[in-house]
Amino acid sequence: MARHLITSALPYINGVKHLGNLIGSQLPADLFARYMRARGHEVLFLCATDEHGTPAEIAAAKAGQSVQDYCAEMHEVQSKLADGFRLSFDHYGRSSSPQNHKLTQHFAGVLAERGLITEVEENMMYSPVDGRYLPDRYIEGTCPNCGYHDARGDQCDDCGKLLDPVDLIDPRSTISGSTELEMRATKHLFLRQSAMKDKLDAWIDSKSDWPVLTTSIAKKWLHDGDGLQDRGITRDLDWGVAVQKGDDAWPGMEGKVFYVWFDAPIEYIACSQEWVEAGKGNDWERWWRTDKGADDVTYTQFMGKDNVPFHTLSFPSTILGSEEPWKLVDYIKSFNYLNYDGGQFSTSRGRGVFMNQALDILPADYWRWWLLSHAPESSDSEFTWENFQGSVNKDLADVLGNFASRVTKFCRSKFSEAVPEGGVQGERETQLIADLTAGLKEYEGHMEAIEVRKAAAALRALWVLGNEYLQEVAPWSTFKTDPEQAAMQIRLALNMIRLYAIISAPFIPDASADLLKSMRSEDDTWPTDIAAALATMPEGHAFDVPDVTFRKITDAEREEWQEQFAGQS
RNA sequence: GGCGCGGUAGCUCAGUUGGUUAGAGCGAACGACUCAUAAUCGUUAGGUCGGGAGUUCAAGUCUCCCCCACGCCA
Repeated sequence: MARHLITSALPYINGVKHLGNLIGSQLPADLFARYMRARGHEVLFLCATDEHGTPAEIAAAKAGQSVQDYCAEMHEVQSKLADGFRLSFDHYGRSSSPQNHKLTQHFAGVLAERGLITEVEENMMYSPVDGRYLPDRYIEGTCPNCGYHDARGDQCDDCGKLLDPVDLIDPRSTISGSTELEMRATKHLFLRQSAMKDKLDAWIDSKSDWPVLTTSIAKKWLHDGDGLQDRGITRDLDWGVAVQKGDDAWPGMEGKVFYVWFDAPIEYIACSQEWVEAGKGNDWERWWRTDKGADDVTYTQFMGKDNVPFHTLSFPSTILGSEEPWKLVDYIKSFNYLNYDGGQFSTSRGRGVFMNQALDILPADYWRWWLLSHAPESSDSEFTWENFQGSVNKDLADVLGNFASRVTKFCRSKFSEAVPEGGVQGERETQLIADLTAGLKEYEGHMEAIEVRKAAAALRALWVLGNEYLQEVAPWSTFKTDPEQAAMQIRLALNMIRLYAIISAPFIPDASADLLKSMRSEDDTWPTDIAAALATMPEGHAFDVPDVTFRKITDAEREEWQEQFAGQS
């Protein structure tokens, strides 16, 4: 038995996430966590909402709420949706937790002691009306280059020229619309990532088994141009972790907070403290401190490609730079983007399917199966309703669902609602067991390597073996001449339903649980000996004929949904 | 403009360190079967592996140039 620490990138707090966000980290992380648990390993699977920063403040203001109330409410919303998709986090934390505040301040203090933090004076645009400094993207004005009226502080959308907020003519705050803006000098802290460059470089180079997507992004940031740059880790905001050196004040940094990218990954650790605090566990250090038992932990992170630089460089800078015995990530699984029907998902235009909407129209398993079996691993991939309908109907309804249906209904009509007696296995059954054994081994190999699409394909191939077998031995024919032989065949097939329920659970947990319940089996032990697993339900064991496990998506529904989620252009 | 990931059968994708007739699933066609959610199983369908040049006894698989899509950055 091994110990696996698994984290998913933290979804940002402002609003419901879409299916692309879901398949980009949380869902594959859940697949891996469920598989590892099923194999008997000890797993700690953590995720949290990323709550600090300007976008949260603005979203709260728009909603007419305090940022604290807004975040608390949105955390509840996201947490319920996570439950809806059966994401099996051991704890779903919050980056705004007291634990994270304290730990973030701790790391900042230690990094400062190690000489890895510098203070830099900058000029920034201040808005007295808003009572705050404005980041570039919250300033608009007339482009000095082309005269475009709604140029942003960092770039003009019209002529494409890069701008500095000071250059804008008649700059205004996009928050209040105020034009009374002024430049003020303000001090900020920078993390000296450049000092960590060689260490990080060597570390990345040692990870030859990581996905190319992960290492190529990391190397690009390390070597491009002047190499890895220092990063500002503070902001002039109210909402966030107050800048302190551990428990002590940081002279000159009063009223400032740490920038989100600095505190968000630290929440991975703080989340485990929240997990203990919530009474779900009793020792977080044995997962995170290599001097306190975490040296035998395998730590795997899941994330979308946009998060790779933070996880390969920034967060490791914090960990390595502290020179404290924190557990460093062992494997980073990153994903490309999921597009929606020929374009991108768009929150502002209501384009694409969002997590809440998805659950409104179909159960979680339907989405889990499609998303995981089409995970954007090697390149961006695309959601289309035709493809979704095809996969659900064929894979889930026809291949797996119908298998359970045909076997149980045949048994009920020819024998009874109990595992029938008699008959002896022959060569064909030996072959089936050999095929299932080989197929299961392949499936397990892909799951352990986190090859999500390949694992899905291997699982589906296992389902097909059942249909193949039935078609070939044709118990409906055998029954006419040799009922005992037919009984043996059906007994095997009934046990296969149970087998499928167990091995499919990481992908489709609800349907798996339903099938297991129909088989009236409590034992969901992962099969290591197929022959033995297929004898688990003995002769005479009663079962129930399951309801339709997966229904089909009709053409009418597909067209309706296609229309409904197209968004405004 | 720079960089990154891609461009393989109608569709979605596999293709280890270069090596015999380039694979899978879906869709399509045909056949078998009739237990089942009009489900299943089998067979077939022949894509100059984006284009060009090169290295090699041998390239989808390495090098160079170009084209296309997407993304990131400046």
